[in-house]
Amino acid sequence: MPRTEDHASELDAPTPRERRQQALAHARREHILGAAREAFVELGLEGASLREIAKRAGYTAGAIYSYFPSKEEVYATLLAESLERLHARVAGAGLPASAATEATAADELRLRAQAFFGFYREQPRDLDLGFYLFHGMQPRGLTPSWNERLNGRLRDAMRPQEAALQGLGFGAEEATTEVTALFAHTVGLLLLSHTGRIRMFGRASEDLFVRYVEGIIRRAPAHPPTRRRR
Amino acid sequence: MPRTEDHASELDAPTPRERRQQALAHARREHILGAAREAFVELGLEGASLREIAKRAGYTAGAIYSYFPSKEEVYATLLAESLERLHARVAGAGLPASAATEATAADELRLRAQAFFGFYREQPRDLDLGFYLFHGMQPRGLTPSWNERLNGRLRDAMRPQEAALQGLGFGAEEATTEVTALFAHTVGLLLLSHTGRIRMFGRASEDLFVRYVEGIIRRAPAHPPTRRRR
Amino acid sequence: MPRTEDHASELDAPTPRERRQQALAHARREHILGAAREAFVELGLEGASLREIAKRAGYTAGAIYSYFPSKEEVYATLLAESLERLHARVAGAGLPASAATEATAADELRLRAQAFFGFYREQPRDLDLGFYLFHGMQPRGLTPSWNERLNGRLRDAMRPQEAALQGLGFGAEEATTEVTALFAHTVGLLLLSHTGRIRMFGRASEDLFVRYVEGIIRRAPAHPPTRRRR
Amino acid sequence: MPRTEDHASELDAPTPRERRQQALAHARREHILGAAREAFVELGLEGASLREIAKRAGYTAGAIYSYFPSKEEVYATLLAESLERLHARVAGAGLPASAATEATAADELRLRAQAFFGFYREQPRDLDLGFYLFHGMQPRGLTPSWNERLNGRLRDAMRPQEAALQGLGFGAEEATTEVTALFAHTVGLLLLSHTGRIRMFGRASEDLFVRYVEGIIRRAPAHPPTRRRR
DNA sequence: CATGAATGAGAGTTCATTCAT
DNA sequence: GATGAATGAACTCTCATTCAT
Repeated sequence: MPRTEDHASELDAPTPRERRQQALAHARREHILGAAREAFVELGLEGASLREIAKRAGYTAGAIYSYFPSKEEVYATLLAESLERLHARVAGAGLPASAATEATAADELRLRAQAFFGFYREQPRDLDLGFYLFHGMQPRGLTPSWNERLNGRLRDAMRPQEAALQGLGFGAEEATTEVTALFAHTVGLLLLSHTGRIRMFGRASEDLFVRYVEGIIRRAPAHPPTRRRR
Repeated sequence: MPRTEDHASELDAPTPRERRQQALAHARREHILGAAREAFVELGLEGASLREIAKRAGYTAGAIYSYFPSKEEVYATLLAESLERLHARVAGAGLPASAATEATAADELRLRAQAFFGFYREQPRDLDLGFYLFHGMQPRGLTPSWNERLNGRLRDAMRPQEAALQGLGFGAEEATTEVTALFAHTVGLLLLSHTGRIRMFGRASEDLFVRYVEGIIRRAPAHPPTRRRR
Repeated sequence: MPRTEDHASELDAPTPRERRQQALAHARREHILGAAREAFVELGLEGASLREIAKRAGYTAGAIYSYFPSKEEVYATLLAESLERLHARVAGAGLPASAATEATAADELRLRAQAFFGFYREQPRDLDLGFYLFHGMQPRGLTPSWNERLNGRLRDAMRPQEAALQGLGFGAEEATTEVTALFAHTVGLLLLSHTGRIRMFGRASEDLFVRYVEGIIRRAPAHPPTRRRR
Repeated sequence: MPRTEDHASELDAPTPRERRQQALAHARREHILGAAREAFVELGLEGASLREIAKRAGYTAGAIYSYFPSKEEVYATLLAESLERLHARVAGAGLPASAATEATAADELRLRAQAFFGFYREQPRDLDLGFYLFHGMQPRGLTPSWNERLNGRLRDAMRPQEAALQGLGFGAEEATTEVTALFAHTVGLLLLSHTGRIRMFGRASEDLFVRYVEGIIRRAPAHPPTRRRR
């Protein structure tokens, strides 16, 4: 009965007051996510306890549960957000829609693949989160629905590359095979680079990445006029 | 400081009694490592507590500390051992030393690379250990000297492939670049496969691996005359 | 201290406005109690958290504190109400006031005692509340004045039976003794029944209860001529 | 391999050393149980946390888990022990096995029933524990096997009374009915007495108990020569 | 009057590690 | 060398309660 007829029901458009509160709540949630990201990156999978996250966010442990139902949800949300950003970056990396020749198909692939690679090269924190998805998440909680959703987001981030491969003349099946290999190569290089193990070999991951992509283009059925981009 | 014959110093040659004791101690250490491996394989990285390891070894938890200074050291030792086995497998995978033609250089690469890839495909727990080295170990204990030693073992396991690449006509620098890329590709595929994410793409890691290796051979300066081995 | 007409003190007669507000406040209190009863019935003593109660009442947890100073008070109020209902049921269970013979005295006892027993048999959650009073409440809050009040309500619910016993010819002292024993027997049977332990013996609590009441009637100084009711 | 042939295997009789250690471990377990009993009685069902128990026993919380696998097990053990003592007391309360007349059957019942009643009158802590069985245990953990075992122990403690009732001429079925009623009456009186509610009526539980038992004897098919025990 | 944010204490449980014996 | 006891810190999560708005 707290609601009288003077006030709008919950189905109505939100009042300014409600909107302000929602915005604040959202900001606090984001703040917590930021702290969680920090904690996670600095302390790793197991070191980032709820208490640690809370402390960094300036909260007590219990307060987190007003924003997330469990620790797993914090991580899942973090990861989903990261993949969203990845996807946005790859999606926004294409050529202008004007002309589409064979040469541009090659550039398409270059741009998209670089966007993916660059995203993680530049933001190693997101790579850590990504590996959490790849590696650590299976045994623990994380409902199958979350898993599916996250997988989907990741797959989406590879679709532009797949399209570019078809633009280069690869058949549908071949393009999928090629994009899978590209994904594996990218992940492998990122891992080597991020953990510093690549130093064992004295090579730079960026160079190897470019080399791999150019190799694909060279192998493409419709090989573009030889002038590789400088 | 009086020195009686009963208490030999560490600098002396070991007495038979000491040697026997050392041998026994070593055997017990191995026994514990076996139990740890077992526990680790069955329960994974997080499930394999010191208590669990001790129980499987027929000891109490405290006893482990007579052989290893910490749990981390148990893992590190396990990992070193794993890399040793990897190295042995790759080293033993070559062709008989009799004839060395161009064709055999290609087979050399195939066999060595497959040995590496197969080792981890067949023993996923060793891959977990490997990722523990690559990824999770940084913040925790594990002294730099351990790190260096483990890195060295891993590098060694790639040398036979590097030699095979030179056998295929790659120059020294090129061979190193190529082996680094091969390593990244292998790791990426193993990761994709081990975590089941490769299912997103509907491809098999083995096929992609073969495809990648054949691609190297095709690109080799001294491309072998004979068609690809069946 | 100046007293303006705008701020009536609590000692004044309530204005119509105040009366309306009090009535509303009382209604809201009742609403909360209803939600608490519901929560308690569905989830039991420990499952019914303040949050749960508040949610069912359409409030947030904090709002409850406008109506009750603590969770204990909610329970105590619930219990007082339960005893009120118990009392009402027993009080309303008598024969019509027209004729009063010996036979009717027996039926009086039967009806009243059954009313008491039936109340708790049918509403096991009220029994839980009762045990909360009897057993668990001592250490916690619940002031002595509450205790006294609740005791009084319970005692009242036994008075009609006591009167019936006197109607059966028991002296005042004897009637009190008998009603105490009846109370104990009833409580014992309810406990056995409610917890399912009576299954150990393979008997039904209702049968035993009837048996006990009939035993009293048979022992009554003025034993009724008519045979036991079927 | 820690065992050499010189030493006895685990299947052999325990060495003095082992026996001493077992005895000490048992003593510590008992010590913890004592602390638990105390905590439980003073703080009630919910107040007696593991930490509280540990503190009273002079331990840290974790140490308890060397002796009991869970908190529920502590309580279950406590309860089992209590019922064991109850059973022992009732079992040992009979007449000497020499002569068995009708009169002795009545005394048998008196002694056994009193033993049961007295056990709980004198040790209210055990009554609390008993109510825990009766009341609080259902919803929570406590495996069915524990439940069964505890129920069995309780049932056993009533069997001597049941036998005495048969000795008084009650048929098997009647004796079970009668013993169930006796159990309920006893429990009801103990509850009234323990919680002090019996004061409401101004009666003493002992008197009421004797009264009830004598009532049974008077109703017995083979009623003994009227001389009730003083 | 009611909300929503936050606290802080506490729950049971696990575990690597230490140490006297 | 090994045991068994114990520590102590950490874990996630729950809840009654407070209070500014």
